[in-house]
Amino acid sequence: MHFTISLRQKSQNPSHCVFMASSSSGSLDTLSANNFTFSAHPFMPTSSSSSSFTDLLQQELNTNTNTTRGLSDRVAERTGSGVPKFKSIQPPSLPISPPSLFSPTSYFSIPPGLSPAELLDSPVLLNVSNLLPSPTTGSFPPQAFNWRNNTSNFSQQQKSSVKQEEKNFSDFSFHTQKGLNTTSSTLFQTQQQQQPRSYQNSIKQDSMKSFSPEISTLQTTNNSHSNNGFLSDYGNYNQQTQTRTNTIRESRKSDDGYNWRKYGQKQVKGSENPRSYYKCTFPNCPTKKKVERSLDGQITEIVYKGSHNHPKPQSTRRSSSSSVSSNVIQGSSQNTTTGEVRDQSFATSTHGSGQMDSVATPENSSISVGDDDFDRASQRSKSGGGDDYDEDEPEAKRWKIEGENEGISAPGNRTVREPRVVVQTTSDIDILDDGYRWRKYGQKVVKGNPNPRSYYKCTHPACPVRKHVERASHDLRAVITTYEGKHNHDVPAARGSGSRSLSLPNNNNNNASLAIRAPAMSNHSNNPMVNPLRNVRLPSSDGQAPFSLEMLQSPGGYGFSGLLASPLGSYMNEGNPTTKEEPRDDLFFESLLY
DNA sequence: TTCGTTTGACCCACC
DNA sequence: AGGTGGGTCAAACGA
Repeated sequence: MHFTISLRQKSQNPSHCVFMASSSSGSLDTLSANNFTFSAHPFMPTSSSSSSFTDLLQQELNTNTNTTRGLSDRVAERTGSGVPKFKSIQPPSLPISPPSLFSPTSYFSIPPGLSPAELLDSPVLLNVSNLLPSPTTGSFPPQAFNWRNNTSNFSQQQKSSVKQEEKNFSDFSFHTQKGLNTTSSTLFQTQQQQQPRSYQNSIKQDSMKSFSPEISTLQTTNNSHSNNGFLSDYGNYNQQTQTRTNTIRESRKSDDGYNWRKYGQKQVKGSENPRSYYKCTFPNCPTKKKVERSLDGQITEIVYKGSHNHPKPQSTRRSSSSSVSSNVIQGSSQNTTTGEVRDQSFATSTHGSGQMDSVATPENSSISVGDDDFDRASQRSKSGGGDDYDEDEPEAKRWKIEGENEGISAPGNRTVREPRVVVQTTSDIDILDDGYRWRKYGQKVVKGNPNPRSYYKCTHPACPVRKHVERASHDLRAVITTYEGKHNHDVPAARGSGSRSLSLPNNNNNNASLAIRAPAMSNHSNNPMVNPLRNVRLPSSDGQAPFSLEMLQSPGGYGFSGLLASPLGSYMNEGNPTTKEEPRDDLFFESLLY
């Protein structure tokens, strides 16, 4: 089975976001206008509105021949309200249409009759549930809620003081997050369509069990220049938002609802980004987290450790955050994170971590549950269930291993924090962590790539699986992970609830798989859009199919199409035999489906 | 005065 | 045993 999906921006006009999909055995014809719905994901409760954005578009097309009225106006008329109604739309079903319906060249774009502005005015753009607070700041990016805002607003916002921004977080002013929303929703749907079963199941399952995960890694990495394949013209927007985001001061309260105290900061080797260390301020709470930020302040990675042994502190902010996250399925990371992530559209959120707002908290890096659930889960995990840590293992060691395993971010990665709006998908988080535990055993520079390659072994007894990680020589923002060998054991339980959904990696089989983590967008990027899949690390089921999601964003690549079509040569010709194998898209796609 | 951040020093695991 | 590097401590500082 061959399946490719690509998202690319045809122009700077958000409405021209192109969604391409093809499949030898199936296609997603649902990716039509639905991709522009900014609709809530399926896990989100829907509001009163039963009409889809697609419907609205259609109506718009039917009636918009001569009128210049905005869509929002008409919607307002229909809804009887003069103000935008932020409704969530039930995502479309996931029909699989015949391949013929989907040609690689087909794409959806907003008809001439509709202006982007109208779309942006659409009351159905954003569901508040998608808005997640920053994992580290705990605040909601103001711009994330403003539909109408344009870049000028960003400029103004950039000038606003930090305090003002902090004040704003609770106001829920609806600022525009153009590309972001568009992209995230699109991506979310895409992924959702591709992996409806496993994804939802995983979420469901995970939500039923302890969220003890102790550690979750969030990388809000936005591939800036790789955008090509994705959306390229959101550069301005991103830069603006990034800049603005930088001004947002990290607050003690993270979006995960807990209070954190910074107790250290360090410059780690191999990364230009400083790493900050935080402890939960609750007495005797062992939870910690590491936050890595790019030089410009963007969060590039968040790693949680330990479980909270207490409920979330009460606060008005929290309630906001909770309401948002409780029904959100994040997928990315910030996202993580996020952003982090923010862009991470596919995410199952955690209570907002990621920026990534959708940042994954330790309890549920890949799942979003209500606070109560979350807290209960946390308690459960504390009580022992679900914690897959080896309690005997020195804390420092555990931390290190996990961090290394999950958190590799290329220098210059930029995590777009504002994207909190974007639902962070589990995929990002899950995928970041392949579910196994690794121990670093070496590092060296290999021929063809000036960047050091970190070597890891699976910590499971007698398991021969190894993997190594390195930054792509041609793009430091991209991280290549190569798996070798087959795991002779199952994925450790409860290691980050997310790993089950998408990271089917290695279980059973990889002889070699390759994943590239495309980091955050760079400052120079014109393509700030984040690909929710970018961080996906999906070792093939049989290990013979290395593939890189990075290709989705790599220049010259067109999303999945580019990815799958690409021989990955640039990554494979680095003298590493394992990475020279041809990618197996079928496996890739299967991984998405399951 | 309290609380949080900064930052250099120290600890410790690993090679 | 020494070097390296990540993690933590804690005094100083600031809001």
